[in-house]
Amino acid sequence: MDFNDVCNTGLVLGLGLTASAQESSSPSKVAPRKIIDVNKGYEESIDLYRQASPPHSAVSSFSSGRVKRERDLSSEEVEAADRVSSRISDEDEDGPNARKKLRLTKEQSALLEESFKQHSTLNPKQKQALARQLNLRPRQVEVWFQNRRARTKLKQTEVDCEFLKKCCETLTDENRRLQKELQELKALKLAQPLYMHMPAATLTMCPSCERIGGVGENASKSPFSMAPKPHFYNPFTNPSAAC
DNA sequence: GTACATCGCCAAATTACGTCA
DNA sequence: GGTGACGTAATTTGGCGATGT
Repeated sequence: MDFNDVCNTGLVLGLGLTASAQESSSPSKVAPRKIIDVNKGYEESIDLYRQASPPHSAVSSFSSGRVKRERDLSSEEVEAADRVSSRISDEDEDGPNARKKLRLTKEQSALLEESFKQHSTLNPKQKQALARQLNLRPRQVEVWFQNRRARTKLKQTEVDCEFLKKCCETLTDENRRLQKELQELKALKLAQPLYMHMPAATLTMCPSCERIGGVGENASKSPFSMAPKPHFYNPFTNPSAAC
């Protein structure tokens, strides 16, 4: 792995979401908006919830000054109603604020995974269809996709992290090697005072054997002799000219 | 044209439940 | 049977773009 490999890793922060980010701006956002109430059909549950449970969402309505929360108030009620209806269907005897966690069946997980492979984000129609197919609430499908995207991104981040660690180790080794080589060259320079008075340009180093070449009557014998004329290494025409 | 309100969707962070060793 | 770790469903929060007025 060379420096270019390190620099051209193609790594992007949030790499794992690149595709989904593109997708998320495609079908449901670019297309003219037709707002679909995904909780339609749960009005009965809402009524049920309103009867069965004390008003619990007043706190969240005061928890933030944002107007948006007022809208969420109703969706909270809807989802709380979902919970109530789930509990009823599950014959749960817990209190109204209990949070029951659903475990998806293998078939449901498999189908969701399959769908996720095709597109990591869903438009409302796809969500509805998938929810019907899986016998889940659209909100559950939506949540599953959100969590799935998060897991994918986390996994990709871990992979990226490992890769960068390896790059770091490689560069550290390379740096160590070059430092050592520099020390050796410095020591060589001290041991051969003759070179101290030579212009650096007259010294050459063989790129393959990493020996210093040079000129002189013993040039053909000694690796430390001087080159007869400036010697430019061309890996294509002369892979080991100094040797 | 633009300022504003509203909506729906999303990511990120967090909570909490179910399972397993 | 109690417990901690782990996976993951569900919730909360805040940002953003689209849309309507």
